[in-house]
Amino acid sequence: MRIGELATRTGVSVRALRYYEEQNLLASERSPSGQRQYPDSAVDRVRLIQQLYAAGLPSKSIAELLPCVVNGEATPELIDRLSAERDRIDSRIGDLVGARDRLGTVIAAATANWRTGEDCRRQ
Amino acid sequence: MRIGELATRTGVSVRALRYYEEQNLLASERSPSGQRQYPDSAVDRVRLIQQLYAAGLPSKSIAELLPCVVNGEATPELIDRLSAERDRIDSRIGDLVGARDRLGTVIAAATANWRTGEDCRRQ
DNA sequence: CTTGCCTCTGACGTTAGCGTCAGGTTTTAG
DNA sequence: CTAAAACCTGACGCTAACGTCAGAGGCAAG
Repeated sequence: MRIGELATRTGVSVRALRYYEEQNLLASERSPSGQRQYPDSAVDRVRLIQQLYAAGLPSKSIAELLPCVVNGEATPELIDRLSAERDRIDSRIGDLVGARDRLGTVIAAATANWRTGEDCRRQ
Repeated sequence: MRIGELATRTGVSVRALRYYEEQNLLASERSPSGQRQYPDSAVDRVRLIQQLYAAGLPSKSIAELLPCVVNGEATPELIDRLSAERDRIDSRIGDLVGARDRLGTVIAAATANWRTGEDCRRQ
């Protein structure tokens, strides 16, 4: 398929797909005229890239880890990198849970105050 | 205290603290000569700001929500905003958990292959 | 008084992940 | 065959949260 179809099928912009290629995250064949050609598997690949981006990994890390994630091509060093990233994600999750709980208690308190008609600034 | 002490006590750079003031996240008194003066409570305030930044909130949202979080100053609209942010954090957590689990399975598989001496690229 | 560290206000630099033209070719629909 | 739609390669723009000078004043110690 060509780049436009891949874009609509993944929900990612054409510009982003070209950017992924620039970052060596996504390869493409070229037609004789120079247009990019992707196999169907590219859809999953793009979704995986998106997932790793969503996890906060920068392009460079994704580029290093993708061969391992996709092909199972793993050296001990790569496994260490993967573990390190997973741990970072874990600690990020911890941060987020903390923030969420904080907001949660604030919301509960504010809602209670509001419902009982108390002065919102008292506390 | 002055800005340098606040910086060392919070682990945040002086530049960042001035930036927070610029974004209306952190107020300061001024000495006659123009130097910033902070109360002890500023330490907690800065930590709270950091926590919200860590949760992925941009300055503008933090500025809107801080009065509510700190003073309990809540209108129904603010409570809605808080809930919306909490929900966004929740969905971010979901993304992160998904990515972490994905890495987890990859790590497990790669480690197994590596221990059994299998060709890492076979799969 | 002066040395040295802290602080001040601009203001430009940086990084990432794209958005958005510009100007030109290619493919497709009628 | 032609016009519209899709694609190409640069290349500049943008936002956020600061980093990093530059140039100048402020403050405690000897």
